[in-house]
Amino acid sequence: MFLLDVRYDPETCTITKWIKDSRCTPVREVYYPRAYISLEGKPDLRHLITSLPGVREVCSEKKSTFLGREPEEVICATVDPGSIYVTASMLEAKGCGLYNIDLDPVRQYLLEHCLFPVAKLKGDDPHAIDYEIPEFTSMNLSVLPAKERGIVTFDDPIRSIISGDTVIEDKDEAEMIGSMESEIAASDPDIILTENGDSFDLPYLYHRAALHSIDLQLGREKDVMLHRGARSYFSYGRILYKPGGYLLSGRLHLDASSFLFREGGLPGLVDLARITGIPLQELSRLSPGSAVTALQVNQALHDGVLVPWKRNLAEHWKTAEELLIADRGALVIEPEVGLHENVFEIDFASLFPNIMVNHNISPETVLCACCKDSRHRVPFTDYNICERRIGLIPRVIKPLVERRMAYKKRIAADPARAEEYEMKQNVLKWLLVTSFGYMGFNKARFGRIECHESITAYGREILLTTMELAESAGFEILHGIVDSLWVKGRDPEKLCELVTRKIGIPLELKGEFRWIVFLPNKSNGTGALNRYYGVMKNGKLKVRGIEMRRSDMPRLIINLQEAMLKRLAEAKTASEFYTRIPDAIQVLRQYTRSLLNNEFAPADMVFETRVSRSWDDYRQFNDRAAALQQYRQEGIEMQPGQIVRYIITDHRSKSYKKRVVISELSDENTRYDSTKYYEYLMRAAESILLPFGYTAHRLDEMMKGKIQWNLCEF
DNA sequence: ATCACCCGGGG
DNA sequence: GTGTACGGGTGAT
Repeated sequence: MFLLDVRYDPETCTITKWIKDSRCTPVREVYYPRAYISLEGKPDLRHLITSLPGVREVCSEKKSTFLGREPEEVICATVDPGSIYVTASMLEAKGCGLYNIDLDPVRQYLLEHCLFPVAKLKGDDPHAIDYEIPEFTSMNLSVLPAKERGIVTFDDPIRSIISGDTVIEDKDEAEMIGSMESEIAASDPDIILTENGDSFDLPYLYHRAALHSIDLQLGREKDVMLHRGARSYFSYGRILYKPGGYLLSGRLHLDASSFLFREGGLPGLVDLARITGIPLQELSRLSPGSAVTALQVNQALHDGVLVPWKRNLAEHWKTAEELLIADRGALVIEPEVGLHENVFEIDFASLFPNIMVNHNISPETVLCACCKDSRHRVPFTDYNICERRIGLIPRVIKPLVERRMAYKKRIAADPARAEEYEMKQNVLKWLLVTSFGYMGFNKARFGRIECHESITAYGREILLTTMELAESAGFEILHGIVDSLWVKGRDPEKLCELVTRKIGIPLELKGEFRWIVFLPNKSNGTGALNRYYGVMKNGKLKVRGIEMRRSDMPRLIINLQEAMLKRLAEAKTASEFYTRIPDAIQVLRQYTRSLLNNEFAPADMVFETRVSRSWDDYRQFNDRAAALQQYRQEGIEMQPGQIVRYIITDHRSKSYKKRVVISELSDENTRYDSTKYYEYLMRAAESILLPFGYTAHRLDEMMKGKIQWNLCEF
């Protein structure tokens, strides 16, 4: 017996717990979330609160209103979620402090009742590492529209529906939908698994059903609801598009294309749902950053710390200019361009999370008021760090690091379940990675820019120390960045041991390269920080930064670089490497010939890129703008963050119809712009061979037979 | 020359 | 409702 899902209906103020036993049944309960109000020395307001809309019960409690602050008397009110924002705004206008206003009622309920998603209802602990993942029954669902070519829209009727092992087709559309519904009702799965179900299959199905006046039900109860509307948002320095989520009642719709599902699968999601308290359907649609925030909020609530309404407006956010100065010391060792033999790569494991834990970095501990003379000072900045208490962030991160390590150990120790543990540790890795960036994010609940700075400062100091240790152990340092070093020398394991002992964070030997090529910056020839390729001792290629690593590049370019590198990778030594260069150039020659003979399939020529704005917001007319206008012509309004696919047909054309063809409209007769693709081929080859004297220009001349082999030297 | 615009990371 | 800042490349103006 376990808790499959929990939902809250703000209209009726009802919690619904879906409990899976031999059957899956809803258990309902009326629940009002709690809000907290600090009067800030205006006791006369107390009576007012009881009379405000939606307020039910009022009492006093002792809570901390800010991280690191002593508990004080505040007012706790249970409030109708329907009127909470109105009430909160009124009190805010009167100068009150408002807390726990926008917490998810489901999470509040679960925390108050010591429950969590996927819990066994008796004797289960959310922090347990060894627990049983229940046997979910699952069904795959996908819908195919009847359209051979061109852009699919919701106006195209359904061709077929695949639900589980059944293919429903060759029937009237309404009948197909009906068959699917009975199929789902009969097998009664706990999970409906789709690929892109949020962005296509489910909205499409509901739309088609509505046309036949069918009130579609995919859940175990009516009430299918939209999790959130589709939206574009800014993340990771770029605009991303997120379709609205389609959530079901009593049944979990999981979209396998969502980030957390891809990275962790069902085991990773279940693990995360248990520790964050976020139900699976919502959780699968969140970013790792949101999951980290959830853990921080849980910890705060557990500690009796209230969560301020609205975002964290810390006293002092640095201007862009100040930030630049603080970051100026970022430690990077410019790589030595060219070919190197027998190189070791050594990396710190989870450097930033370990720094946060080891150095107690948290918004309330960095520059705390209570330990101005603390012995703990942040390098390069002289910020003091609290000596009296361990901060919220380390208390959240430490168990995460330990949990991940425990899973990593089990991968080796328990091969039968290795895959499951791998997925769990992988999700946790993402939480740890984002926990750092979140510190510098000015909308983070518990972020603070000084924490961000402190972490990078410690990082710099650690890498510097490591370099000194390496150099005094006789190593030559070829390249270094953030948490990694590339070195030449003897006995790297011993070095790792030494550094691990001195620093207290594991330094690991990541790999040994037979040879590695650090690539130059194409514009100024200096070492580029993250462009290299090399072959490890086990024969595996490692490539970073060049075209083949980019998701927007056509298959053609990726194939070319893969083929060229495959030739080079046959070399076991540096001197063998040089003899393979002509082979690599021969590959380029073949590609060039095929290209000019129009032998490549349109599918190999497609650029795939995420647009940052809508068609009329582009200030420059480029390939993306042309593609967007073409989509629009076809009746599709692409939103910022959505992905467009196009083939370049006439790069110099000013006409959006001539310049590119969006891939949905391309066919075997599409004529690509061979001049432009030729240019891309030369440049991609240049990316690989530039350190050896082959520029795109020179390669071009070689292809055209203007230069003979013996003239090309380096 | 300068600005616009897109991508990466880890495994 | 939730990652920054930056390096790198290419293309438009």
